[in-house]
Amino acid sequence: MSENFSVLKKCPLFAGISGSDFNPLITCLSGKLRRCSKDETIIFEGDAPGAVGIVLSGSVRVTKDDYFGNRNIISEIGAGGIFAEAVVCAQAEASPVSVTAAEETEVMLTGYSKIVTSCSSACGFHNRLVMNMLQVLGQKNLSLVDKLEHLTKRSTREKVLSYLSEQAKRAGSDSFIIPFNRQELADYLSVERSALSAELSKMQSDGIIRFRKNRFELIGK
Amino acid sequence: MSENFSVLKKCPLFAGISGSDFNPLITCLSGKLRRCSKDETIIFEGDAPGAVGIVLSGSVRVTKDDYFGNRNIISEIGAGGIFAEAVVCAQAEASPVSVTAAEETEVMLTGYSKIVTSCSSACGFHNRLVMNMLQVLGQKNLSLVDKLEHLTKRSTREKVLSYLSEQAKRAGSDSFIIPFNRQELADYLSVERSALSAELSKMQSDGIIRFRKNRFELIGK
DNA sequence: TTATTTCCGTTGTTATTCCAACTGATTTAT
DNA sequence: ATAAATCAGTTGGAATAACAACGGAAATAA
Repeated sequence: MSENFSVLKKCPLFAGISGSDFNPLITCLSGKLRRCSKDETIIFEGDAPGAVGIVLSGSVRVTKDDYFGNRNIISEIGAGGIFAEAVVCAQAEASPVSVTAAEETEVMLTGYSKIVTSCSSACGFHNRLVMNMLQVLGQKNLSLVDKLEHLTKRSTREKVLSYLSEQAKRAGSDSFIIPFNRQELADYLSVERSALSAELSKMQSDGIIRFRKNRFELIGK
Repeated sequence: MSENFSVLKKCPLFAGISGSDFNPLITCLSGKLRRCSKDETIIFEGDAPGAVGIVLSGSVRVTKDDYFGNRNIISEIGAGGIFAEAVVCAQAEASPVSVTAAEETEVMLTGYSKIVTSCSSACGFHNRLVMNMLQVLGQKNLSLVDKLEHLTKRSTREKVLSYLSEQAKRAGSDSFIIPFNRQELADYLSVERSALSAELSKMQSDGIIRFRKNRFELIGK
């Protein structure tokens, strides 16, 4: 467990909580650990909201499938990220999305009240936790707006450019690695895989991007 | 001002705060009132985050325009709803969206710290406010996921059906009124207005919906 | 290594959307 | 009441995406 502490310290949910205060907090939260193999589902669409999840290692995907097996990837959450917090905070009756491990992954599941309610013990950091939770929720909101922006674009090329631009911005560099293979990127941008491949090729021959596998480069001007 | 109180009492942000506790709370928040005429912009994309907005009367639109004037409507917020809370909570540097009055509208603008920080006075309801804020943020998250679902649909018909189904669910009835005219619905679903009109007509002649102006009816089998 | 599976790019056909332009209807302003 | 402006539906042609199917490359398993 101790090797997970370094991840938790980088988790935005625990930002601003200093080293010596850390152990009692984690003890107080007392989450359950779960180890998942690739493609294992952690939360099924329709499940009653339970705990808030924290990714300790690996990564998870938030997805939604339509009635005919078309998978749509809503977001990708890496180590240190949290999931299911929105459903829990909203006090929804059922989760509108599924969460599955994108690779070998370890998660911690913690009850909402443990995070949000001041406990009777000496652990006095819940207020900070709540503030952090507000920030995380706000940021997720903005991320969803980012994704919305990609999807509102009419053509595949525009969608791809919108996505790649955002990734470049995040990476702080024109060259970056994306966390998706082609099929997954297609599922994320809601386009056909073959059309995506074709468009990527065209964009490369047009000289506006370069790529090899999952490494992409935007060619400025 | 007193006629606004009834709206504020229905505002989810103030849920669970009883009548007698209400006045001191509102006094404590001491928001600025602003009256906006139709199409007046309250927040410009790129603005530094300031206050959290509460719609007292009328309604506002959250929008984002791309570089060539294509407007996209992200959401519609009626009386009692709040806006700009995500940007503020996320502590973002700039708002990624604009907010404009959809009609003659009155809003209250309140500093984030006023809502979230316990004040020195006897006003002890901030904790409840924060919990409510978590819930509102969570629900907005789920709303964005709903909208994402519409946009991931490939055809105009599917997008329309996805949207109308959600509206019917919200209304709790197969017959309901939507808050958009045709152009606005097109901007919301990210399709062509003319294509939208054509598809609506087809869907009606196919016998799966009926509509007149902004009133729609889903015809279940 | 060999076999198997997964992944990715390509192509041609079909289906849909986008776009522009026009008309009639409704609403708003004078 | 009349004029002007906005809104909604329709149509035809141009552009684009979806779909299906294939082949080769790369990764994985045996």
